[in-house]
This record gives sequence, structure tokens and C-alpha cells, in this order.
Amino acid sequence: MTLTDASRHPFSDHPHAPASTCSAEHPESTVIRDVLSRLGDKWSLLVIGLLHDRSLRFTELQRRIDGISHRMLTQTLRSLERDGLVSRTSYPEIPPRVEYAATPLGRSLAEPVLGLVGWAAEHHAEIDAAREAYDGA
Amino acid sequence: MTLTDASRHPFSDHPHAPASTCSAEHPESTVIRDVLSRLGDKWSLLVIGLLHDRSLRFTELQRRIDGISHRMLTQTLRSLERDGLVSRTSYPEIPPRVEYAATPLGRSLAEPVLGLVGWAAEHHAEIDAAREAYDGA
DNA sequence: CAGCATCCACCGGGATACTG
DNA sequence: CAGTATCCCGGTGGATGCTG
Repeated sequence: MTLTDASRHPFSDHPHAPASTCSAEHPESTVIRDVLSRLGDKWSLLVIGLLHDRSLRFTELQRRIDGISHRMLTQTLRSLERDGLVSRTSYPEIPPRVEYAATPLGRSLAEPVLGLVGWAAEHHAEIDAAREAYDGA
Repeated sequence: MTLTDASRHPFSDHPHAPASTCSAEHPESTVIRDVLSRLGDKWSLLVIGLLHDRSLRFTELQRRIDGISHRMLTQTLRSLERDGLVSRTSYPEIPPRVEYAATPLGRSLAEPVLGLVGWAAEHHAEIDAAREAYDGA
């Protein structure tokens, strides 16, 4: 397949690397794109982050996430719920109240995500410097 | 990892968490979106993955990445180079030869990325199950 | 308050052709 | 072989208005 090589595949020697699927057609590239298309949108990770340690109502979420539109928050929550990362509990009151919380699965996502966030925070400056250097030339 | 403390902001107690910016308006959300917009595109992580342990020429990359267009590979490489994640070395020969390699910075990205890939691989099935359950209802 | 539907602007990215 | 330029389509996501 496309990413395989005679020697060793990047991503394949990691503790978490896909175990049995390595013989498939497009092993890691598929996985990478899967996760990216699932969480790589503009808001999903943000929502996961906010719901990590407390549950929140729709409006509270909207207030906390700067710049998200009503529509996108709904959409994001739907897809997260669909994927089992977030749970939705509606209370039949008036006015309606709906609580959103991260599921265990959703919470387990936090760790790897934090790794990435940490990397970004750590190397943020280097990247910016590289950019300026590049743009200067 | 200490993600369970209910009193603290998600993402703020991580060893890698942005240090001084925690008091700012939207601390982590900015970082998350930064990293996402940088690497969240269709191909960047794939390229980083391939260049992780060896350098490759343009055409080799294209051959290994299934489905990438000539144009997008160029574009992706440019932006990775600009951000200091990939280095470009051209040899003034005929026909031209250009080698791409991951920089130390680029290589340091692999670890957190692998975490995410690992998570995806591990929980892939759960997500699919959740989806089917959701769609069924 | 929560959620759905509609309309629309924008841009990511594919196909292709041309240059050094 | 490596890179740039042009054209164009489709999806993402913002704004807004209507419902329970």
C-alpha cells in the first residue's frame, strides 16, 4: 500500500499503533484521516475540553466558546453525541433544559489531545519564528 | 494525568499546558485552534509521518501518499517548510532533485500525534458502534 | 432555552496545462 | 523531476428566522 515501505513504517512502532489492522490496505493513513475528520473540525476538541470535568447547558457552552455560532454548536454537539463522546440529557421542563457531558470515551480523548495542545503551547514560538524567517526571505 | 480536578480549567493543569496565558481571555482554545489550523488539513500529518525517519524526494512522497495531487503536495510541503517542520534541500542537477526531511521540530511532533492516532486506533470500534446505535434510533 | 431549516459566502482542494 | 498558475466544484460554516 501507499505508506508501507520495505523497512519500517512511521507510526507503526508506537505502543498505541494499530495492531491487527496493519495488513489492511491503508493502515495508518486511514486512521489519521479518520481521527482528523472526526475531531479536526473547528469546534469539537474545544467542546470536549469544556465538558471534560463538568457538564454544561447549551447556552453555557455557547457563552464559553468565543465565536461559535448557534448553529455550529448544535451541529458539533450532535456529531459528538453520535460518536458517543458526549451525552445529552434533556429535562422536560419549561423552559427546556439540556445538559451536555463528556462520556468516559470522550474523557479518554483528553489525554492524547492534551499532548497535542502541550506540543503546540511549547513550540508555538518556534513556529512563529520559523514563519517570520521564511516570510522575510 | 490529573484531569479529574473539577475546580480547574480543562487543559490548564497539564504539564505542557500554556503557562502564563492561563489568565487570558481564551487561553487554550486559541492554542487548540492554532494547532488544528496548522496540521488539521488533509495531508500535513501524513507527510510528517512519512518524513519522520527518512528523507524523501517529491515524487517518492507523492507515490507513497495515496490520492494526493501534485498541487496539494507542493502546497503542503511549502507550509510545513514555512513553519519549520520540514526542511527542503535542492540539488542543482539535471534533472532537478529535491530532498525533504523532517526537522527536529517536525520530529518532536510525532509523539503527540502518535498519541492521537493511538487513541483513534484503540477506540475506533467504540465510535463506530456508537454511531450505528445512534443512527438506528 | 434549545433546536431545526434556509440561504449564501468562502476556501480547500482536485484537474490540468505550462515552465525551468 | 520539481514547481507554478488557472479554473472550478463542493463542503464547511456563518447569519438569520421559525418552532416547541
